[in-house]
Amino acid sequence: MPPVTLRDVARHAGVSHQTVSNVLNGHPHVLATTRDRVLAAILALDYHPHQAAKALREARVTTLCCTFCGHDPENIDDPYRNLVQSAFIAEAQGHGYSVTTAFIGEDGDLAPLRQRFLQRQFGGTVLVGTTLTSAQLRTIQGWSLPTVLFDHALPDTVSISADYAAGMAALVQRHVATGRRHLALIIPVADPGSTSVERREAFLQACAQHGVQGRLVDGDWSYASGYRAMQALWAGDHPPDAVLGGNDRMGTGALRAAHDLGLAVPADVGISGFDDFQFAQFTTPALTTVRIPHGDMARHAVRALITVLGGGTPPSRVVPLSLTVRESA
Amino acid sequence: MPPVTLRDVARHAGVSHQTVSNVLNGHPHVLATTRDRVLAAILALDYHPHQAAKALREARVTTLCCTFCGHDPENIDDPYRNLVQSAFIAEAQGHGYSVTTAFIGEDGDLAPLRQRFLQRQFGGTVLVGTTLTSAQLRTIQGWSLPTVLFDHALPDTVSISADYAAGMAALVQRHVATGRRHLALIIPVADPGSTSVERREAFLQACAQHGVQGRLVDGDWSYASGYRAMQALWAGDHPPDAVLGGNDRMGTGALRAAHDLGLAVPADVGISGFDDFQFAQFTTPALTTVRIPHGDMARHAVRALITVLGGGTPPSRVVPLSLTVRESA
DNA sequence: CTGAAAGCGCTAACAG
DNA sequence: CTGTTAGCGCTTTCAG
Repeated sequence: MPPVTLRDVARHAGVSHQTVSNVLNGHPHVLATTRDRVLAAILALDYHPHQAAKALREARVTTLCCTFCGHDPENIDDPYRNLVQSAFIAEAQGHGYSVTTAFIGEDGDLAPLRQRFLQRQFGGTVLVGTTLTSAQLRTIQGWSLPTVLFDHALPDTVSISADYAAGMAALVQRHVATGRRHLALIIPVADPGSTSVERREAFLQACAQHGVQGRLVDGDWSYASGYRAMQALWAGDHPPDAVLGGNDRMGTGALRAAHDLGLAVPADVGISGFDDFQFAQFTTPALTTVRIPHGDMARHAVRALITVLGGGTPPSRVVPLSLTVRESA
Repeated sequence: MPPVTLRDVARHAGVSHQTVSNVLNGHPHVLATTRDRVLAAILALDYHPHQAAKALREARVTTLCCTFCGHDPENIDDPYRNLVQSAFIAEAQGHGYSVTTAFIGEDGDLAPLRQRFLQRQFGGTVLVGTTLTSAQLRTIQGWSLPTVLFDHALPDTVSISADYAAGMAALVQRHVATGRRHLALIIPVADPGSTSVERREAFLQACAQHGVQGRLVDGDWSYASGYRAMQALWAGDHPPDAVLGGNDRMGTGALRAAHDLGLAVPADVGISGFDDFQFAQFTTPALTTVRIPHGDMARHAVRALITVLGGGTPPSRVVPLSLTVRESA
């Protein structure tokens, strides 16, 4: 049997197909009795409006794109995307939008995203991730694609970010308070992505303020890079007495390297992460870290994007971060 | 400026709009010179076909749904979804399909999924997850929604699964070979989801074959449940000498509990996982586990779904699993 | 307050 | 090989 259309409903209810449309879209001037008859027919026939037809006629698209930027999609081996995306989808559905997901790589091929937008596969996007270059961003803005930035905070954009500087300051404070005097931060050192920059600068500044040594070691957010960074540090002449992973994965890699180096944590060296994913509670020792409320941020981002689509300009937002002290530092 | 349509291209190229359509859809009978002119116009005007219009006319939808079943979406704190979904999206895009993501909870509210399907928001779905009930599945099949099962293997369905029985047998074999005689498997004990059943039964059978004791302890796939299960085991009278986590998270939770219990791993007790996510390499000690090729499975599932959409009946598939021996067992 | 007409952008069917 | 005609399912005019 062919799918039921609006005209079928109209016929069943004994009204014109227009009236059905009016009922569906909550137009004011419909007799209550007529409306009830139409509603009954809709239920009876199990009618569902055809999205594509509606979108075509209304020249508007009710799909939002959640775009993850800059990383090898298969290599984000932590729950970051899970958390961001599930909150994103739940929030979007609550507002009547559906969600599609896209990836843009570090190589920066934006063509597929552009094409999908121009084909009207989605109406706007949240750009998620720490490694979107400003050149890429400018390109995207040139398409007049409604955009909200997630985990970036750049001028002249709508963005949802976290107070990485404050989080990092709290962490440095904690290490200093537990007697550390020589800290090392594992972080992508050449990465211009704004959260890296923010963490690096806040780290160096906090170290300076406390009058302790602070140095940067390269990492690429992976467990393995945290492990390697730790080894490199101890292969050098003046190993630090505290190592800060730029995220929980690198912190965990460093933890494991400390074990292999015969170092006791936190006795010999303090180690911390950044994210507070569940696994940070189950490492040995459990990871001291900074909690990032990814889900809340994602929900904010969706609401902001919907506002942008409606022609508004929502305020950018910076959520506060809190330190979670466990065993490792 | 209004978006450029097919008629604009036609005008620019000096042909009828139909000819443009023919060129776009690769219809055979178009003069090469005409085609080139049309192609040039498309490029010049930066034309992109309107998806919704195309879908409406062709009565076919080029969106696939990736449905995750049965878990609290925000609580899958491992990279399972990352891995499945990124491979899924990459494969789908390679075939010209876009992807939308849905969740269905354990409470079993299928209405939103059904509504989205009836509104033609997607053409078919892969059902991902271990806790879809067969009642839910039958309901979904009743909608004549083209469906492929992922991580299930039920009769009369197209499914992509893994050889969990063989993987579990290899793991038990390994524990027995390292001298263990009393094994415990942490797994949702009452879960009727087929991969749980498969793992449980294969475990019990392998233990029987080797003539060793095998028992089941309840867990819910989370780190915390692995931790609790381990504690419960050692609170009892006859603790085992090997503990098998039903997944890597529960294995990791058990590892941490062993540490807190003052147990040396693997000297006092062997511990293993199941998945082989990256973090299994960085626990202390590193987790012996069974590698599941989630990405490959996801790619198979997409191809199978596209075949189903085309009216075919692809064969179900069971991928082989391999043991990864590390330090913990 | 309800019905008839028009058309969103596209493609299938036919005629030229 | 190319152009014309029709209509997918819906909503926005505008008369009745």
